[in-house]
Amino acid sequence: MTTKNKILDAAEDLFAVKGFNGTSLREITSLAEVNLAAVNYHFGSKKELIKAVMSRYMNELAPNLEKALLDVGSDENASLNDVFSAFVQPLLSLNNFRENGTSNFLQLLGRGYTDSQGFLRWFLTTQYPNVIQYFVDAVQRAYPELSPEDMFWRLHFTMGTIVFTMSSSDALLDIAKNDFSRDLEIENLIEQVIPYIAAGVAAPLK
Amino acid sequence: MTTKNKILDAAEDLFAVKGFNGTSLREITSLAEVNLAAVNYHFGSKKELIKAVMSRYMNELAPNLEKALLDVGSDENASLNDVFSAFVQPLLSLNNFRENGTSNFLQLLGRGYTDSQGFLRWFLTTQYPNVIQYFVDAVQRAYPELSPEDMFWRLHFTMGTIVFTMSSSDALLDIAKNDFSRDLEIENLIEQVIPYIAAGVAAPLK
DNA sequence: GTCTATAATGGGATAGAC
DNA sequence: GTCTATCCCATTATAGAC
Repeated sequence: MTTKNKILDAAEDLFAVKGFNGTSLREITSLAEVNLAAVNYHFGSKKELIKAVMSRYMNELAPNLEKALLDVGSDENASLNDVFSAFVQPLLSLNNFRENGTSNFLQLLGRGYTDSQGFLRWFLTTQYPNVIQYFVDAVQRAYPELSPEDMFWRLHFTMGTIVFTMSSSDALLDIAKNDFSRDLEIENLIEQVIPYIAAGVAAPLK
Repeated sequence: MTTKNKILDAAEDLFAVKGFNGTSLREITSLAEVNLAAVNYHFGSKKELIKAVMSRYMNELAPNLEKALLDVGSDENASLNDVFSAFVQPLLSLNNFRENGTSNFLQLLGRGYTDSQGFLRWFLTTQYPNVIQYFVDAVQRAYPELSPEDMFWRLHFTMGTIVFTMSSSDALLDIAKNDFSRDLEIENLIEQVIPYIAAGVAAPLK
């Protein structure tokens, strides 16, 4: 367990809960039990640390996701439900990569869209363009009537649904337990949301 | 134009763009062209200022929204699309209340869910419970097969779609302009999103 | 590579003159 | 009600000893 990895782990957990702006280097180094100066020594700046935390996940996720999306994209009979379901296994496998990996990653993604004026959005779309392209292609094949413009909007709505749901997933799972006596996992949440977004994307055109 | 209102206006514009955490009192008073100490004199603290900014909108919006939701909720033949459409006029009328009112308010709502560890969510749900109740009732009537548990999930997904879309609406409208030569307003965005969320809430049950 | 100490900046809040 | 000046605290980042 190197200092660099201790920092990455601690930063990830704190960023997921409190956001990037809301987490200080002091909190990170304190949780990681390393010296305050270590962040700047190993990463150069807080911004670079944020990128490093996200890259660690994206480098793990991107190959699996690209493969799954290429597969479903080349299947003539794939439905929209199938396309969205292609995300499930790659995302869940992040739990093997790190404890709460799936939940953490999705929460970080949500933070990236609202914190820090979109620099993370820029980073992800420029660094991992294939994931997006393959996804768009697969949706296009499953629902050819959707114009590029309508697809743009609906995919953004979908991104919002996912990201927001996941960034408040802890609270949601708590409520489900209290109000409905349901002991759910992040996995069940993903199963709940897929019919919703598939129906949304497939909504009738005006 | 009182000092208090100058502060509220400036705070609102900055909060919408940069979030609550991302906006300093110095930026607010500088934009408002008032003295730094004025915020604490008039509002007591930054947190109270945030509440005041939100209350100004909620006090304007809540009566209109409650009325629209009660109306659509008492209509035997109202569809889910009708229920969601009930939000449109009350939301758009915020543009008469203040320039960019609709967009600003929705962005602030989005910020409230991700910034500042949910204190704003608590504030809104406890201060304006009727809006939520009437809305749930109207959805229940339009789609009675939906169990309370499924409704809970789907309404939360819907909240996520709206809030996320609106909190990145500036970026989205920019992209629409660049990629599709479309000069859209927040109004068009709302029209785009309603079919999506209505279809999502109405998705087939397992 | 790790530490202490500290620089440099910016934050929210307040005291007290006017 | 408004202003200046300032307090006190937290932040990121770095210099320099070990």
